[in-house]
Amino acid sequence: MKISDAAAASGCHLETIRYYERVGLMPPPARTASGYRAYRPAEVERLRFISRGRELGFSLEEIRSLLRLDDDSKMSCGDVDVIARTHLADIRQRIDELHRMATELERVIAECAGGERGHCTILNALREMGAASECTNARCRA
Amino acid sequence: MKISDAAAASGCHLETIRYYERVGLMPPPARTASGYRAYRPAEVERLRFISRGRELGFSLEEIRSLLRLDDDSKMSCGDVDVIARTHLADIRQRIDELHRMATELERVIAECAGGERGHCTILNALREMGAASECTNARCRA
DNA sequence: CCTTGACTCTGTAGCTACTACGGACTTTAC
DNA sequence: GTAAAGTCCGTAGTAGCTACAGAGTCAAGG
Repeated sequence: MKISDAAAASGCHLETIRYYERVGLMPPPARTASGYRAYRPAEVERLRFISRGRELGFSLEEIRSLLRLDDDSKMSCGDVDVIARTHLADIRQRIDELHRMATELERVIAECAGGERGHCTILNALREMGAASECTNARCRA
Repeated sequence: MKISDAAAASGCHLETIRYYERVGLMPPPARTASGYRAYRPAEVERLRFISRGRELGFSLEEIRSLLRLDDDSKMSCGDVDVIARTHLADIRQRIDELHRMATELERVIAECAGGERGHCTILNALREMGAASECTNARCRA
């Protein structure tokens, strides 16, 4: 199977596959007489594994660990579980952060809609939001 | 005010301030006789503006636009509103995506907890999840 | 006055996960 | 036979910083 077929079958972009090879996530594949990469089913499976991991938001390093655990015959399910739960916690944190942003944005946008013309409340929010303390140090005046 | 004071007052990392200058988000500041950057209050305000924009998840390009609109005396509140609403929509989309990831992860993690020993359902999920169609093309067998 | 330590300067390289190019070669289709 | 499509490799670009190295500057203590 050539690289473009492997790309189609795995859901990975063609250039991404070469990238995964370069960073050691994929082993160097067999080559045809003319030097074209030739992928076997197991390698396409591995690409799909990576692709699904990415869909779940795992980093390449996490996927690297998961692949190692997958290759390992004496299955250490506990380690996999730790990676997955840590990652889930990370995702939840990112969701919380985005929620905070969205809430704050909704607030300033809503205010703007009802605001008087002449001063934009969105820009005001950016100008004044959670204003940190001024530097009162004498040097600051220099 | 020297750069470290400006950093403390604005919430931007010292090296980040230099970076903003390099990419043209901050104008080149005045310099002392010895070449140290000297920030005036208005510039620290601008840094805070950027910092708050980042807290709300705006990209540097979006912030660049907002700064332009802020500098503009004939306030175009409508443009600001468009940027903010577009950004909010983008954040909501990212939240949805992360939610999908979290839900799927929760599912496979929960299955794993109740699964039989000897085969990890998390790894199985990555191996088989939403399996794409095989390449049935004859060339794939080569 | 001199030293010591903290600060700042510039320029460059690193990070994640790709994506896109250029120029050469090979394969495929007509 | 020729043209189009595919593949090769190496390099550079993307966002938004962060982290160095090596040199110069400043303030305080002895």
